[in-house]
Amino acid sequence: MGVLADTIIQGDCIEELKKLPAKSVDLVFADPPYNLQLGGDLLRPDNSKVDAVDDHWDQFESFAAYDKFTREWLGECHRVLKDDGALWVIGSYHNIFRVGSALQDLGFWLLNDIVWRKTNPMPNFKGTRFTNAHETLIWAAKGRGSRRYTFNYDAMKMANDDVQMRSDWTFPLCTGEERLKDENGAKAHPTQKPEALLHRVILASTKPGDIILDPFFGTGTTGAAAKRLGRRYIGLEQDEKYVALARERISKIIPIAPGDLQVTGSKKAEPRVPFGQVLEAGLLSPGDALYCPKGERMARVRADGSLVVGELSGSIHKVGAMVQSAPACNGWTYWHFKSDKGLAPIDVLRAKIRSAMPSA
Amino acid sequence: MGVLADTIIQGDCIEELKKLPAKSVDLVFADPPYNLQLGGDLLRPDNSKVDAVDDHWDQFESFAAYDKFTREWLGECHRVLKDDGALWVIGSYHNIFRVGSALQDLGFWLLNDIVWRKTNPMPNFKGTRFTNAHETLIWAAKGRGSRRYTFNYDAMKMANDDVQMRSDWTFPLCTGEERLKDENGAKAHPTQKPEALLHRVILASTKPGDIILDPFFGTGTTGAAAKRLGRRYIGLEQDEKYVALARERISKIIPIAPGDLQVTGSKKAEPRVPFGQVLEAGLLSPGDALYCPKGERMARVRADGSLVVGELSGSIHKVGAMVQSAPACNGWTYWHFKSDKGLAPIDVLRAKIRSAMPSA
DNA sequence: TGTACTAATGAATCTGGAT
DNA sequence: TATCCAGATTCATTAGTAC
Repeated sequence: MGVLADTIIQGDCIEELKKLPAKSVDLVFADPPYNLQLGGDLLRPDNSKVDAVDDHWDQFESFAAYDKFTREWLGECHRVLKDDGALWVIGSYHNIFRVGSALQDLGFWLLNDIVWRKTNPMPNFKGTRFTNAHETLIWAAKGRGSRRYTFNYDAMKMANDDVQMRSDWTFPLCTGEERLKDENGAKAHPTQKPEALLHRVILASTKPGDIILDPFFGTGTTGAAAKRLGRRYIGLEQDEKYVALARERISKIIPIAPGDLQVTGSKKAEPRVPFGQVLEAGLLSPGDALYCPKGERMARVRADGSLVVGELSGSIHKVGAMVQSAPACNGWTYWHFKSDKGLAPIDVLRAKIRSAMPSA
Repeated sequence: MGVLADTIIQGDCIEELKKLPAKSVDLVFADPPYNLQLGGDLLRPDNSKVDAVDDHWDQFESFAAYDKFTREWLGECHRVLKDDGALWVIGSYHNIFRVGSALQDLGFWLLNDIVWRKTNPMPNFKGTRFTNAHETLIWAAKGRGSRRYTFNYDAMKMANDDVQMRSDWTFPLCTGEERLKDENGAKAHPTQKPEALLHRVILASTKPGDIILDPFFGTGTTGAAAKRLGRRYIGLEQDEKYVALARERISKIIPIAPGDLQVTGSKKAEPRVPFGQVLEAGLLSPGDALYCPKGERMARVRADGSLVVGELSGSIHKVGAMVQSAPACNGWTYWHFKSDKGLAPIDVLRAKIRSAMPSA
């Protein structure tokens, strides 16, 4: 094989990459610095301070400096990959466009971009943008000609209730028990990824026994998932504290018996449909009238999905409660629209939208 | 205004962009071609075919050509945008990384990347990759300093059942009735976007009357949504067949009545009421006592609208922050007065004054 | 032992108008 | 352009504490 596996190498990512033999690893998974360009402190509405990622390793002088760094480590990864190997990188809008362009320029062949939808992202506290609720992964083969990359299509389909796995994946953040803590009980690493994410990546794109290289190993999520799934790993990490934490963490992992690589089925909840989507879908229009069940009260719909009754305005639920002087109200069943057959609850419009939604 | 609106200009995108005056449009929405390495043939942006597609140099050359094209039209959009303007681009993994990098290099300031999750994507027929079930939009302000881009935060929150709108949006593809057909009943345009997507983009990031420029107008989805929502549009399109289709399509759109265009406004936009005005209106008197939410702390009101607590004095906000040792405080919600029904925030007094004000 | 409430927190490019 | 300051702003989840 020529390359030692199941090891963590402490040192500079690019220097250590250069020491690895060419065409020796099956998969690269990389979680590089995102080059966040943060302003000052950020306070929550309760005045508590957000614990920002302000580590020195995330600071770059310019896009040019970040690009140079990116092309260096990606270039070495290209060299180190077997011809039928592949690579994953995760990032956010701050860096993923630089990374994606670099991959294309270096001859990698993009297979998919994957969206990790976070179930519990941090909100946008100041109300200035959309909640940044996802990160992006890029999956790329070594080159255009390399059609022989590994993709366990059936395992993915099986894991997704027998329909093809899509390019949007939904996982919670890494919190609670899973999140490694330091001696003070604070998070040990600022950007630890959930093992479930790595589980899916590895299950999708490697075979048992494959060698997975992670050049930004951190506290070793890639190694933990690899060992659990019967794959081998090589981790590069600069910070000796993280190396020690990763070693201890991975030592406790008990690999799954080869026959037991079972995947938890995804629970289907009824997808939430905001009322605004009924307007966006054109099932109602701004200015349309809605009525209470008996038809005597009327409200008018606005373009953002709010209702107006006289001086009152707000969500379908809030306005429904107010006109009845009730503490609460289910607007979906209270408000009715005029159809051919008389008044019908707007809930039937929601049902229409749901019937067109993906099962995942 | 200096720029003609509600028009479609037939011609080359970049040439026609150059004719538009600087700082004249509020928003750009662009759906540029991503005919990059699709299928067997590799096409340059000018539709000339790249010969030796396996040749790495040619591959690079095609990226370079695409980048050049991208930077040209984006550069012109930057010039044409008002300083408080913003831009949206939609793309897939084939081109979005090139576009995102170009935006950053040209000085645009990225605000969000948005994922359009398709409810009904085309499956991956060969089972070789994940179902490509999303496209990516980038939302960017003209520059880092330009904080005054339009974001109708409250309207978005309202449209999403009173929780912040996230960066992942779910819409079906444009099919059925909405999809324009040619004389043979085939789809008239290969990549027609759903109007619901444009509805959300426009509602989120423009005001009524704003001018929206779409340099790749196609069959005019941007114009249709803009007209419906009481915004103005400028469309650039090379293909006269598309121009004709778009004109006919948009002519049939009935704009929403201006009164129905109003959406939930932000509190920031409400008229400022100095606390002293509450005293001038006689709703409180000098010497009255105000209390913190739980009632244990007390402050006294002075005739000029300042508060006094022991040795401390200052504005309602400053004193509120000081007594809590907090970095900041909204005095309107922190301080309470004694009413018949117990403690009530002084914000209700502000509301009384606002409701008596002329509706501007 | 359960239930109810409070506190903490996560890769975040996070205010804006007047002077 | 820099400074000042009014005042607007959060969702899902876990862990801990009180009753």
